[in-house]
Amino acid sequence: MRKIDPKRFQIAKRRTSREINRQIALTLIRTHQPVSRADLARLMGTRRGAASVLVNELMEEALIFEGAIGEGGGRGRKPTFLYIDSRERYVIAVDIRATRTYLMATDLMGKPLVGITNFPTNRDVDALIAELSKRIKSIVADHQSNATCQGVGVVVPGMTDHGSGRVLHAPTLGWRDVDLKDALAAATSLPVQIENSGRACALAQVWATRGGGHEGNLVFVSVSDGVGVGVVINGEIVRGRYNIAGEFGHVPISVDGPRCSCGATGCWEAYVSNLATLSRYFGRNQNDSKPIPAENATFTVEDLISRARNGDAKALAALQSTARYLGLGLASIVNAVDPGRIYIGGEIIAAWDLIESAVRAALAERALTAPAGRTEIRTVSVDEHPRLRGAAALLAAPAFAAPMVA
Amino acid sequence: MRKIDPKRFQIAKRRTSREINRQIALTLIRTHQPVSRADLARLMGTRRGAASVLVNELMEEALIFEGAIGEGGGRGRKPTFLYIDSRERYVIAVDIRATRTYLMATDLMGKPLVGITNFPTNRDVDALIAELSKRIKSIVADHQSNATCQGVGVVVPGMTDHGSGRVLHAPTLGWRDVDLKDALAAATSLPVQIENSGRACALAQVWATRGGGHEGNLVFVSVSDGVGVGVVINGEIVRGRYNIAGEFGHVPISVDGPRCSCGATGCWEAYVSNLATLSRYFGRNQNDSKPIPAENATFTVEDLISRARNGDAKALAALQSTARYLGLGLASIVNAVDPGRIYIGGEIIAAWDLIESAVRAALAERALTAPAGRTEIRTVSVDEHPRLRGAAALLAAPAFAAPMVA
DNA sequence: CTTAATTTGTCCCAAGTAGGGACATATTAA
DNA sequence: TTAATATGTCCCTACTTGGGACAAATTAAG
Repeated sequence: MRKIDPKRFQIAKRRTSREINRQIALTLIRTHQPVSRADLARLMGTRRGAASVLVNELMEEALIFEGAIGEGGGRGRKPTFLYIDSRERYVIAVDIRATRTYLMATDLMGKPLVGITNFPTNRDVDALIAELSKRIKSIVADHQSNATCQGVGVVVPGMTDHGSGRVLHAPTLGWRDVDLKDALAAATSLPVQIENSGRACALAQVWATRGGGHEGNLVFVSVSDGVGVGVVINGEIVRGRYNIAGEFGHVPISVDGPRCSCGATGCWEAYVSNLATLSRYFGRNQNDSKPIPAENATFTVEDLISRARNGDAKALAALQSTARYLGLGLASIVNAVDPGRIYIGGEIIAAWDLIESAVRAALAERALTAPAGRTEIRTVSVDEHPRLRGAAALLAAPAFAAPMVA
Repeated sequence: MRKIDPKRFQIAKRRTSREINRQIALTLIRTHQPVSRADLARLMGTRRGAASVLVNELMEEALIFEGAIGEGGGRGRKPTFLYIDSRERYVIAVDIRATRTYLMATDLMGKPLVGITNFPTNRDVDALIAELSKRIKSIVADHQSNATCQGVGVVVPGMTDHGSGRVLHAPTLGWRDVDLKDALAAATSLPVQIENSGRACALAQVWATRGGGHEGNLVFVSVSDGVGVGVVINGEIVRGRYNIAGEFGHVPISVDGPRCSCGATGCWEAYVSNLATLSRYFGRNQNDSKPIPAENATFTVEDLISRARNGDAKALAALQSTARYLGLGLASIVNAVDPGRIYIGGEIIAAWDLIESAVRAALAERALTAPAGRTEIRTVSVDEHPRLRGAAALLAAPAFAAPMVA
């Protein structure tokens, strides 16, 4: 039961029905390929004739193509299989991080076309855009003969306004109100979409062919230098009025807890970020604002995990402590949003076997009901590159999205 | 950009376009009435002919009716105004609370037909249903000649499964897994809808003719014996996988804080519920589980507020303390969901002038950005009966809802 | 008082959509 | 070789919006 907004509605035009069914057909081909026209008609609950018309339209636009004749189990004419045409269109995914920027090109199915490359992030925006557009143009030039670039999806570790394409605040980059979208679009002559990394990771999961969560509801939690969270409800990313929706990293565990980078105290992030875990290992008071001693400055969570695996009790204790707080925070997410599935990513996931039971115990402890306490948790390892896949989805996904209607 | 769920989609049928435009027209008549066919065509951006067809269909179904000829400012033929027909259909709203149950009948616009009546809540479900259906049948009998009852909306202080119509857990009523919907439907022979009170209050606000929040995003916070929260995103109530979405009352302020009725510690509810405010006034340790002394058992928050107004510094301090925690919890809601508007209801709202600045200060303190810290807050007083209006909306709203499509 | 301008609401036909069935084609089992 | 069955195409019907013509109603201007 959705309310029709009397100020922002879309009436049904002559083409609307077709657009709806066309997008459904495209989505079904994407998720079920290889699939025949007759299969499609069965899946859609319509006649083969109607499905054929949609298929022909999609083929004319080169969004799908006819592949080989399939083997149809029993007797009867064999089906001609349909596939998403991932040859003519591709998108470029960019993941800007504090120290390095990563770059990739994928087809509309999210399959990489060229491997991931990376270069040091220049915090000077103009310089970064220059470097980025140079590399983007090079990719475009290489593919000019075969396919056309649909645009560039950029993921940033910070608050973004997806609509205007501005980076509102990215602490680790030192950016504040930076117009990234228009500048990059001008430099590359390509459509550009900007998004916060947590949300992009969540988007990558909704648009993944398999799974995606319970009826389009899921949350992605990324534990790294900070804690980024992306929330998807009814198949749509939740951005909020002031673009801060999903910032569970700054919902408190204890308001009197350790100071957080955001200025407040006791935020979830201050308990579970990589820095918090490392601080715990070095036995520092969490309220201590002094920098970590130089000799430990290059010590990472990965190092800590390997020490824990090698029997360092203090390292294991630090991880366990983080695990407990991680679970407590997940309980807040479950009680607030109750997604049917939570994805967790970040360096600490490499130690998931060590921390899972503590995380689940803490989640069960504070979740309001027992079933909610058993909410499905899926880990996403670092080498699945969820941020880059999300960046690609920023441009690939709209081709399959439901039309705005009513 | 919404994902099409490849398992649960709705293809566009021949009637789909009409259904979409019909519901838009109905919504526009509801929000803009009185309105002429020509006005409607202008609002919808379509031809007068198309609007006329929709209007005729709606009139045949007696959902709208033609009223008096209007005064059309300039020259030209005068318009015939259209109105939602609130004479032929009505709904019954029921608010079951711990001690008393409230009953009301409204038309489809939410205007009360018969005044609010109430009776003591019998915690024995069968007895309550018997009493309730007796009173419902009496209302139906009184209106048999004029109009037909569309159904009964019931609001319960506890967790509900709106789909199955079961009350999962209502602590104050001592109910657990009670099949209220089917039992009441059988007893009254009317369609019945069940919902949690926080969500129903939120629904009442989305469906209010004026306002409703920023693009269908809002949160309703009800502070009473417990803290109920209803979340609306994209014009739709968020219920979650296990029906606990929106339980911000059990998101912690400090995990080591006072014990909450849910069994956990430091929940927001344990800081801001009426009981918490009263405990503070009586100078009790918040972890104290002993009942409040008998001589104070009938002392309410209203009494506390009047003492505060009469210069009782301790009462004022208790309110101020609650106000601060209220603001801190609102900050969690803003950081998590970022609705453009928050509605607050409950007995403590009678003291809003005393607590507003403390609430806003705490909200601004922890909200992630300054604009988010200034998120619009609207109070809903007890005598607006948001729960009953929400109960009515449970049945009235679907008549205006957007059709499920794509 | 008459006329022109303007607004409203209706009607009709064109364009475009899904619904339904007939049909040729292709393939296998009997 | 034949019957059965599955696929994909085609055509007509039903129903929708798009667009314009038109009568009725009303006011402003002359």
